[in-house]
Amino acid sequence: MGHDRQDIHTSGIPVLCRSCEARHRGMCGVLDENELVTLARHTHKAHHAPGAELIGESVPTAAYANVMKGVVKLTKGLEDGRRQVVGLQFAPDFLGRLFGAHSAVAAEAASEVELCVVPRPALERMIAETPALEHRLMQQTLRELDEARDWMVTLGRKSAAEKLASFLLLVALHTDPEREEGAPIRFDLPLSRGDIADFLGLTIETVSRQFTALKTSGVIELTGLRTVEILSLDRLRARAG
Amino acid sequence: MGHDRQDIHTSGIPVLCRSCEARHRGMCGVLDENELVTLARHTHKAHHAPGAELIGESVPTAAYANVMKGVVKLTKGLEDGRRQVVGLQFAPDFLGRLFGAHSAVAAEAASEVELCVVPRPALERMIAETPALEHRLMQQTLRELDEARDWMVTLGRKSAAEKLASFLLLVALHTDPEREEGAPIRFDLPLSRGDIADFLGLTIETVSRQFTALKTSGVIELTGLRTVEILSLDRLRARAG
DNA sequence: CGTTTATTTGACGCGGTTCAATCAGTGTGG
DNA sequence: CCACACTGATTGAACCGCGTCAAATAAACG
Repeated sequence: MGHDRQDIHTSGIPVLCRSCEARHRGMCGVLDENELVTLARHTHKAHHAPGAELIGESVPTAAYANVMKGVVKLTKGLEDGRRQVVGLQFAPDFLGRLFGAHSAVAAEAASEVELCVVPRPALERMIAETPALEHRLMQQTLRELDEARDWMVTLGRKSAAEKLASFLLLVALHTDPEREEGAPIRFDLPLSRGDIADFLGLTIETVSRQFTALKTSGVIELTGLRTVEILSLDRLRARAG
Repeated sequence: MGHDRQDIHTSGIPVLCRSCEARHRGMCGVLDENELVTLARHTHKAHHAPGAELIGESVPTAAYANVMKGVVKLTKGLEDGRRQVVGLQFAPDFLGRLFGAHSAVAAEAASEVELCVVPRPALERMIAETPALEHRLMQQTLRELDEARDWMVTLGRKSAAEKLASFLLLVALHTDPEREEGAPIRFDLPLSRGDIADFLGLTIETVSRQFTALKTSGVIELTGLRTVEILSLDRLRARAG
């Protein structure tokens, strides 16, 4: 794990935080310089390869984290091996079940991931002392709840074709939030076919068939198994239900 | 709407709050006597019949509420009429999208419902002044997020039989949280077959068939269309996946 | 290269939807 | 009090979307 911390004695924004998205759009955005320095004394950067398990299902929460880079998938499993991906965390999303003894979900690196890890006591102390921080985390939690409920509609009421279209739109939005008008939309899928199936409540085979269906009808292009280009955003939206 | 408010000038717990579950297990549990009196000055009790729309989908949030009695269903709809129930709120759950301009879901009374309604500015003012209140609401929000993710597993990965068993367990737990060992479990369903179908991502017909399957195999008894008795909790659990 | 793993494609069957008819419960008016 | 309509639930039969099983292909890796 990255012990590349610098000495932080004087004021100024901590080195680790300089290029971190969480400082702008994430929870650290509500912290002033002093608070940032205080918190950064306890944090460290951690890098994980795809597939690495970050948090186990129903394991005591020892630390929280912010996603700095990459995508983390949150999953829940049934005893017999069936799995459901219940959320995707992009930078600068928060990781960990606040105030809970145990995590209700497992967290796994979907791509190469960089985390800013905060030990549980350090963050909870700062939350208790900084109402603005709890407020910010509340807003992020509410947004996650909205997203979860959106996805429940997809899982419960959409066809396989609509599910895949919805997924591609979701990833496209998170990957390239601000793109110039008319520019082609290209991105790498952060998930394997199997993970996508577990996210959509489908099988690998059905996901694959829907990919070829979208390809055949000229809505998307696949250059490499993981690289997608959206040829017609409108037609993709029309297929998302 | 119930204007049965008493004059509250001296200390003491407001009349409206005396028998309210929210004061014990809900958000009002963190308020002291003075705060309770202050908040109660702005609240009123509201009664709604089954089917009444409490909050429209993507309608500006004018007020929040606590469920005092009954069950409220949260739904999201697709343009073509498909609907998904994305949550059930029991007493003393909170109602309304905090800090959001619009509600992302519609809220509808599933049974006879009593609400304690708080105008938006009044509650947001008190939240800003009372960190403990925001903390409590945060915990309730986190629990709702856990429940939403649990249900995503049900929607995405379970069979129709498992879905209905999961639903019956969910309602049984919320209806009769503390029952004596070995007592028969009886309760009224707060939802019609159609609503259950929208909650489970199924059709009415499939829900009906699964009911008769559970009845035929002696796991449950149906006395009246809405009254359920669970004959074997263990066998029901085994069927919930 | 050969081996392994991920993805695609094909053939077939089943679970759940669809369409349609029947049944039960609830009013309503004669 | 009974016929009638109306709404919600159940039951039946046919269909089809997606899962299952199996094989082929393609990419990744030593």
